Amino acid sequence: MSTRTSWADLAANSVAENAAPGSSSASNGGIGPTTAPSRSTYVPPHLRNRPPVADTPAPANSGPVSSNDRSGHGGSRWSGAPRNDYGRSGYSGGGRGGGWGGRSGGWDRGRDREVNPFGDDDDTEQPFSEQENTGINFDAYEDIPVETSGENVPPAVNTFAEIDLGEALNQNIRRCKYVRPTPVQRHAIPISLGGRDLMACAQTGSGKTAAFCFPIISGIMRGQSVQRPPRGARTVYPLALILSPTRELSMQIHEEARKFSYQTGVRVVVAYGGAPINQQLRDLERGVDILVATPGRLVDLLERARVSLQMIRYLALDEADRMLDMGFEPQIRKIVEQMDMPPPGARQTMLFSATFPKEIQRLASDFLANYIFLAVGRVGSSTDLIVQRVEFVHESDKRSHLMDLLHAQRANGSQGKQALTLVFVETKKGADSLEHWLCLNGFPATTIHGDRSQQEREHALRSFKSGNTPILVATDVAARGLDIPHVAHVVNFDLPNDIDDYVHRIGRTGRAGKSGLATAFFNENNSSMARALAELMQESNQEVPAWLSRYAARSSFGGGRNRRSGGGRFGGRDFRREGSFNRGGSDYYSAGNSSGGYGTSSGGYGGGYGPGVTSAWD
DNA sequence: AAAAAAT
Repeated sequence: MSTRTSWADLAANSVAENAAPGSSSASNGGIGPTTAPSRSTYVPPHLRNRPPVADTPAPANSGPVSSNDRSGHGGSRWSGAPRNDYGRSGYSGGGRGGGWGGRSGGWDRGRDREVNPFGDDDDTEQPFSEQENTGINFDAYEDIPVETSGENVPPAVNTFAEIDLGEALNQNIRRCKYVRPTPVQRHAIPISLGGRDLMACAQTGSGKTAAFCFPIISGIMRGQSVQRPPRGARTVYPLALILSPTRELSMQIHEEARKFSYQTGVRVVVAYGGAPINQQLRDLERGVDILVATPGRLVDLLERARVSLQMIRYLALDEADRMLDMGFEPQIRKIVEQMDMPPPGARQTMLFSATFPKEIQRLASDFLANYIFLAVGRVGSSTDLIVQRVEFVHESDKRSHLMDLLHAQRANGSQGKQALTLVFVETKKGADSLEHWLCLNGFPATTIHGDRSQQEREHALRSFKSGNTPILVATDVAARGLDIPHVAHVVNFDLPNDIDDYVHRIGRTGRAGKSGLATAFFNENNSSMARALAELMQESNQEVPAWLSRYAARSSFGGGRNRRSGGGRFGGRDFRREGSFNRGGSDYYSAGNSSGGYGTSSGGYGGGYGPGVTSAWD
């Protein structure tokens, strides 16, 4: 096959790029070269509340935040004033002085002291203004197409500094080395800060987590001190709920949100299945402002009346289309519509995903009030940085073909450090058996899927991330949202049946401005995918093999249950505007803003996200 | 038909 050499080159390049020393990763908490060993002894005075507060005098620099407390010129506005007198009805009976051991979600149990999630203690970061002057002028680069619809869309911003997120949050943004907001952040954050509901589509790896976390954290910091709910029981009352479809993604969002909320007084707790519930209950008892959860465990907590949603002001669904598809919809409806959550309009709801089929948009609109639809990114832009290859491989040849790829990759690997390769298969059994076979053949592999214990899943992911086991065989449990730095190659050993799943899978590489490679094994069993796949590749300027085009022409429909009629990658357009003209792929963004009068495709970004900007990009 | 998500 003549594909071999070009593939190997791509892999090698991808390896080199991803393994480049000094390429940064914030996801492990390390944010710089040689960070000082973590000390956790310093307790900022304003950090945590003391029980039954009411009239505890606040430290001089951290009085309660009131709406006219914003001086508007940097400095001391927002002192990270904690507003913690809510959601903690179990507080006094709970954590203080208990001294339980074990993991504590970032808080030093018993002493109620926040662990620095950055693993440093140095506060010598530069102010935004200095950083901004040293960077590239992103605005000079190409425009990112943006479509918004809805009434009175707030204008986008260009810098974090011009958004009033609060000093404590700003400092965490600097610690994360986020220099400029990504396109989805530039648009989504002002919309959220404006109190509007939002349905947002943005390409994989473009910074969606921060886009919904920042406004939530900021809003909770600034919010009125909430009346403590009726005391009694051990029910807690979070102010924000973030739901995600997998446990690992919830963990990842929690880790990110903890960084963003460090020293803001805002507490983030995660709850998911497969892990002992008692630890999670104790975490909740110690106070929760933002609850990150998977649906099953949350329903359990709600039925036990350990969590009440009656104080929810913010609801965010990550991978929202997945959360509303057949498997999840009943649970989500129960949580959102049949418990004690305030109705749309009384809460702020934000839905995020890289894909958003219009049937799902229709379902989702039940949860929203007068919402703004936002689609960010050129058609196919998520995959611009990802080189996509499709190879025709018969079922019986898949293993040996994979072996060939891995051998070539190993031969081209840089300095013994093998690139990370993520291999997607269709079934859990298939994952186990492929992992076994790879190991037998001298390729250190591990696997993650829903039949493994949570411990095994987490171990596999850690082992893969660390490079210890540079091959991870996965089912779709790993398809969405997971931010794994240095994944150079995604192999679709089995293609999914849905083009949206393909989009999410390949989005595990090519993140945060890095390039990546995605190889798919196609055979006659995948003919229903041919058309959608060929269209997607064409839209993202990939070379479409002639044989695939022939397959595509032959099979007139298909492309997955979610296939939308005609074009519309990455969420397509606002379904509220369907029925009008504009069909077909290339006019996807031609309609522009339907109302509001703000030019939408104005802000340039482009040129990548700059060094050090990483982590939790979905 | 498959995967995910509570015990």
